[in-house]
Amino acid sequence: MNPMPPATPRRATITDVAREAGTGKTSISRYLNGEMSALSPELRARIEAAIERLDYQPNQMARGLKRGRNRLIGMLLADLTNPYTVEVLQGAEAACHALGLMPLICHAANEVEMERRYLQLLTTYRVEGVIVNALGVREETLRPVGGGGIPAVLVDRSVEGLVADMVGLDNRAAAELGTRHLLDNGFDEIWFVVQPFEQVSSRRLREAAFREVMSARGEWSASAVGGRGEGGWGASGVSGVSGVSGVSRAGANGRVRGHTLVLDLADSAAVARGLAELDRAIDAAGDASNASTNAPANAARIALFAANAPVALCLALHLKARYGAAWQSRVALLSIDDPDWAELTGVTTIRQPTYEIGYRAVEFLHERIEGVQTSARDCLLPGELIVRASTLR
Amino acid sequence: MNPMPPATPRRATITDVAREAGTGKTSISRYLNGEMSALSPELRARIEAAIERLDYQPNQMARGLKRGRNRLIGMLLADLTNPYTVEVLQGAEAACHALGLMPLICHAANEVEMERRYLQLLTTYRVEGVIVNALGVREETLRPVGGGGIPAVLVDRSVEGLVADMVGLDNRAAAELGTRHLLDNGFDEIWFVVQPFEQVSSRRLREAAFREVMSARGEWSASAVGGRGEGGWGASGVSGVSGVSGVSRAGANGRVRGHTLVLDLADSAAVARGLAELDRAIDAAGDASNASTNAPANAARIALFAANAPVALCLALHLKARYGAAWQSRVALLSIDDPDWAELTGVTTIRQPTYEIGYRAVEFLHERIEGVQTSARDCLLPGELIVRASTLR
DNA sequence: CTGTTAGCGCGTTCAT
DNA sequence: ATGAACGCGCTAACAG
Repeated sequence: MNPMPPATPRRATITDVAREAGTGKTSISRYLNGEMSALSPELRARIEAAIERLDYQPNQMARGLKRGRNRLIGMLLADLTNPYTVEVLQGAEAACHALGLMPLICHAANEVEMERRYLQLLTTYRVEGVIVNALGVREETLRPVGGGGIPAVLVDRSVEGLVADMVGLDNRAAAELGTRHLLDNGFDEIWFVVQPFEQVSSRRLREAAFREVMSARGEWSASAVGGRGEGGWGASGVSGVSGVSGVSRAGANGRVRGHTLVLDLADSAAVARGLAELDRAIDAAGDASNASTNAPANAARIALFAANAPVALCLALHLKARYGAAWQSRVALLSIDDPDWAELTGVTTIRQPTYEIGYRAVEFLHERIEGVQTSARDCLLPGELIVRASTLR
Repeated sequence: MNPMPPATPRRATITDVAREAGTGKTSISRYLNGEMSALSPELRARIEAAIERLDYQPNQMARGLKRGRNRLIGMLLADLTNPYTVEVLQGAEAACHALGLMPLICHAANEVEMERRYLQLLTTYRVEGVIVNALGVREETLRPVGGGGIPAVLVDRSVEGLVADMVGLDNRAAAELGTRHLLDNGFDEIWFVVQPFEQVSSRRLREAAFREVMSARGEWSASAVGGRGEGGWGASGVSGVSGVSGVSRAGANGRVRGHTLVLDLADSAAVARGLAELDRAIDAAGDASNASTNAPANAARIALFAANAPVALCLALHLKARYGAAWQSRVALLSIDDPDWAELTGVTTIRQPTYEIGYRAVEFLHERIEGVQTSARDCLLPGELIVRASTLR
């Protein structure tokens, strides 16, 4: 109808409302901030009407500029593709909702450069705090955050040299839980498969716990391949083969063997090498099994322990491609994280309390924003073992 | 060390930089906006040094307040749990990156109230535009958006009474593609399973296309159950059973039958009823098969066509629970959307060009923000059929 | 080339 | 109970 409707009808400002209500800006401001006690009922009514008529909505930006707080918090997420992340997000959103915060979600998509860029951007928008589920970030990248800078709380992983609250899974307990489950169910060869963990504390802790349990019950060794040379064992001084003190109530010869295999999902060639090594182990176990004439009781029983869902998916896809739909009869799979498809395929998992992790993270952050000064806290939540067919035989 | 470090060390402002560099604010502003040609090399150097020394970062809020544009766009997402959404998001983020936009991601978590709240919030933060992957929103909820309000582009679904650009799958073509695939592979009983579609245009289109193809080739009927009475066929005047003109090159008796089953995933009781109906059909088909002494050539062949991934997952989980790991030998499954687990379980899918959808949506929005005035555009992208074992027998 | 001035939309004294 | 004036951090005219 209108020959030339304005591109953007310019939203009403507080001044417009004041004029419309025949009063000053101050009164409008008071009304907006709920200082009703300082307004005559008559004026209040006029203001209400004016706001309604103009469809006025206060400008958060201007408001934040003045007050110094804009109720914005940043959420830096390493990988939204990981169901874990989305679940944590749900908890965090609920908490934000309850606390009157507005989350600015940033998805680094597993790229360190993105991470850096977003962090910088968040800082630029003057978020009041930030929740970080980081990649292998270190010092420089998040200098503006934590300690002296803007309040931060870490999710799932801690970052070297950064003091800040952290909330996540009790990785040690979870990895022990999984390892013991496999051991107790008679698997005598267990492969712990994990992405390069040098940089990521949660992976490191999971691997260490696995290694320790295996070392105590039998023997453990690192896999031959290891990504681009930055696989795992750094300056931690881990010897190739650990003590052989194992007592286990299962296995062809009463001894259990543990291996750690590093799989760099970002490097397909490395993945192929790692999977090939795995295949050899599985084939060997299968041969041993066949040799004893279908006597599973005495066969080598091999299990895979995936450090998280992306790794588990990678493994499952490969195994299915190689051994067909019945791959689970050849090898058991246990994963930390509990994605959709675990129930569908009967894979045993350790479910993280993701929702609570997100919720608590925001609560912590909120406290920091409000000025709580206690030293850095860690909140470790327990995982829940969900036993499915894969590890029961 | 410091007895009382300031809670927030107050970031440097443009004024601080000016003082530090011994010059006026304007020159700093010019420097920030790249108007280098108007600065003496000497001054520029001083500014650079001052900025570095103070670790200065311009305040986007203040900047936006002045300019009237803050480079923020809103992304209203119905369900981040759906892999589709995350994939679209990736494309959108890439486009934002390229266009210098900052996406404010809002997750409605399938709650209409959340959706309303976030839309209001976005408006309050003066986002320059918004990308909407809405629930069953109508008129009032997003009045501020589109048409006269702030620029908007719809993703996946159009909204009643809202004129705006839209980008999404070519639903009609995709549903036809899937239906024909099933028909061509000899399935003579096909169930199209979909969430309540009255409100959601994409679901409506998919169902309609399915129904039309089935009607043309055989017969079609609605399922008996239908959620809370708001299932599907509203005022569209669809008769229970359509024409029986079918010619098909398959089936026990050369005739194909199509059914539409509405599954309201939010209502577990309704889901149970719907699945029960499905079970009866599958059992019936199975009996017919057994009667003819393991002669699959002459058996009733039944297939499920899921309208999207959440529905497919629901179906797969149920079937696995009811028929065990070998459920796929009893019934075929085809789904629009291509989640992780499809490859893992061998389910046939129609993959949407999700990344491109997200990318294009942001491009459209950017054009609108820059003032493009053409009438509402629709961008329909084709789906890709990925044939897997499930529908090949 | 450079600095001065005047707001952007709002909250906050401080008067009245 | 109410309003005028100032400033938040920054940009956009205007002068010099």
